Amino acid sequence: MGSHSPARRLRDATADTADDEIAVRLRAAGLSPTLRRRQVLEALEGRRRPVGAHELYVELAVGGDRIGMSTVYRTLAALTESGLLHAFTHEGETRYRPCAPGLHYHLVCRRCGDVQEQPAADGGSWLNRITAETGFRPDPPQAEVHGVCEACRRTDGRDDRPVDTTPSGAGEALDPPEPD
Amino acid sequence: MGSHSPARRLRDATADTADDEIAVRLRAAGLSPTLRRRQVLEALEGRRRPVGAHELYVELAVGGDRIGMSTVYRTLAALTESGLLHAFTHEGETRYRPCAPGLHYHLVCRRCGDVQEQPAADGGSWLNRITAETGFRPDPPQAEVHGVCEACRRTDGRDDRPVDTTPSGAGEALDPPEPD
DNA sequence: GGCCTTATCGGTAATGGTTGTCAATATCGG
DNA sequence: CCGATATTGACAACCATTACCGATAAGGCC
Repeated sequence: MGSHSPARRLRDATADTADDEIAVRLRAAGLSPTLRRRQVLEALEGRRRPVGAHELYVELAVGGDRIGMSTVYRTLAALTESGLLHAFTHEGETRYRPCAPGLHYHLVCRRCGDVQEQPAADGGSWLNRITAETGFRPDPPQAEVHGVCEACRRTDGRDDRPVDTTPSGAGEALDPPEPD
Repeated sequence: MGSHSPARRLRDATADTADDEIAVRLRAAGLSPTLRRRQVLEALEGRRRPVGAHELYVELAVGGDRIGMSTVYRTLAALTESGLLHAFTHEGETRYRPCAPGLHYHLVCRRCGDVQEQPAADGGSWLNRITAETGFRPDPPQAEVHGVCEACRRTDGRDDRPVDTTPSGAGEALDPPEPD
């Protein structure tokens, strides 16, 4: 059976329980660093575009790995549950992205489905206020802002949805810093 | 508020194209105030728990309206597209809630699926900064924060997911209101 | 090393939410 | 009243996701 797939390195690593960075992250998240989890996590690492389960499945299959669809879903769910991935829904399917640790927000484009990670410039005071006032406990990396990314705005040249920036009583909101 | 059956009132209203509040809102959103749209919007009005399409369908059917499943989905999509409803995914199905105008955030509990609308205490400066820095254009009422609501925290007594509030380089997270 | 217990994995068959199709119906302008 | 257009409803796919279950691998123990 000897073709050398991208999984080869990981297989060898498994043999001697090497603690490469992927394995360390898995252990830190409370997951045993199995071959499949390593492969899935590594496949998503350093990737810009979020991927759906089926797309990932095909990609791994083309790469020579005989991984099952169930395993892909199970693994993605486990990694998401452990905070290593960020999952969101776009166009009817769940898409996954590696999720950096620490406080940040996710800007999800409803057009192209792309996600930007935005550092919390205010140090999280906004989330802090929510916790204090409502008792709601946010998953900080899970805060999502839906909208349209700059690339899609340029492509289309317009928004198909009006943006209401008039708080009922909170005064002015988004004054456009650079009106076009 | 109503002393007649909702559907009945709407049927009569349709007959003489009355401009009740529901109809006004629909027109303002660019939708013709058809019977089905009125019924769906009114069924969601003043409701605390978000509902899925099927649940709404059954509810309307029990109320005596012979509405089709397709129409329910189409109408919910149209109302959401127009900003009158807020849609999000919980436990595999899309749920809908009336969405107040103006700037606010949605606190979505991943346990029970309930949503709280949180006014933007900072007047939207946070969203404003995002627009300025990234070119991303948020749909203000669509900002979602995922987490666990207070009721669920009390019920379970614990969180099943650790909350990482340590920004990679931003020092402490949930304490200092650190404006730039 | 073998043995047992547990966790993980793969293939396949449902499950079920959602969308497409298309004819019937209502609405609107003339 | 008539034709054009928009909306609706019943039904049939569609397809992402999950359930099931036997097979396989991993880890602890003697």
